[in-house]
Amino acid sequence: MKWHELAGQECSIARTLAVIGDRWTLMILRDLFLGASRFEEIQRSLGISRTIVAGRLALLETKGVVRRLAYQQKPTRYKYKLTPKGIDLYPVLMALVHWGDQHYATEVGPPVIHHHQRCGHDFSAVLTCSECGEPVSPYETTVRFVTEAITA
Amino acid sequence: MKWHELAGQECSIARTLAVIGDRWTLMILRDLFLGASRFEEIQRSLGISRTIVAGRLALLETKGVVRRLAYQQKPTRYKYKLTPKGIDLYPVLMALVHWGDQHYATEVGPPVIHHHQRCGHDFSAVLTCSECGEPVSPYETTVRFVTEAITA
DNA sequence: TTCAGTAAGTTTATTTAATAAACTTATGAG
DNA sequence: CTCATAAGTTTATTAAATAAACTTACTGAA
Repeated sequence: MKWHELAGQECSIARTLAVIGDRWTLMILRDLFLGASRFEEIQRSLGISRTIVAGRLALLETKGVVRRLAYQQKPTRYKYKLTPKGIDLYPVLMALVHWGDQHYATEVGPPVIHHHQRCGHDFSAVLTCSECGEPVSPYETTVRFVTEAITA
Repeated sequence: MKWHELAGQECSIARTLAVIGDRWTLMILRDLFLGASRFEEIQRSLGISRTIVAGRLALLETKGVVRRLAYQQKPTRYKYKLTPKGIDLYPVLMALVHWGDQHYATEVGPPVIHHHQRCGHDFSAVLTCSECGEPVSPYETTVRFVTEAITA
């Protein structure tokens, strides 16, 4: 199987990774969530090849994760903004942050503090059940495969 | 910046991606969460090069995400099992599942149903605040950078 | 007692992707 | 005019991914 074939798999993880599952896309998305929007800003922040930045942003645009908007004319220049679909990736990013905080924080603590304005506290991401609201652990869940109709 | 340099960044997303942020590692982890444990099982399931499977499992082992265990002697054969650190990646996987379900489910619904045995319902992953327990959206959070001591 | 099969890899040669560095286009400032 | 900026693209090189064959160590059947 090749990477782009993941999109055709009957698995939501595979379908998601077909869009964001490569080495740099999630780092680009991190920058976008932190407020970056211009090509140069992202490229300088990551210190990666311009080719990669251009390629990944183009893919994210075709997948509807980011939108390319002209922010000036003469010459026309573009910035990138997360779409609602892109903003839906927030839990993915926060789950990654939390795992990094859990396992790679130093004595000084995690490198970035997340503040929940609504409740007024610094927080970390907790995965909970949409039905009962309680935290979920993999030990108390099961999976069931939905066999889709075979389109012969 | 090259991929392996992400580990040295002062960012939990970067540090996490230095371990799991490449094209196939998360698919391998998916299989491990679904109960796969043997090399052949993973390789056949994904249909990718054996070289990649071997390389990724070796990296995950050195990072403490999986443990390699002999399950028989004569000849000695090994299986792979998630460590507690690996199981901590469950929220990451579930966040990926949820995004895929949100944006790529068909009329038949999502391809895999997750069941919460504790409450007895099928569920989806919800990101909540560790402090107030409420769902968190990126619109109601702020970030603060912790500047670490410069080790000259 | 050689042959087929299984499992977990490794090796090799080829194809594909990532990289750095230079180039392009359009413009305003000095 | 020349420099600087921004958003890319092009080109040549380096690194990674791939498929296919090979290796090791055994079991069970012909």
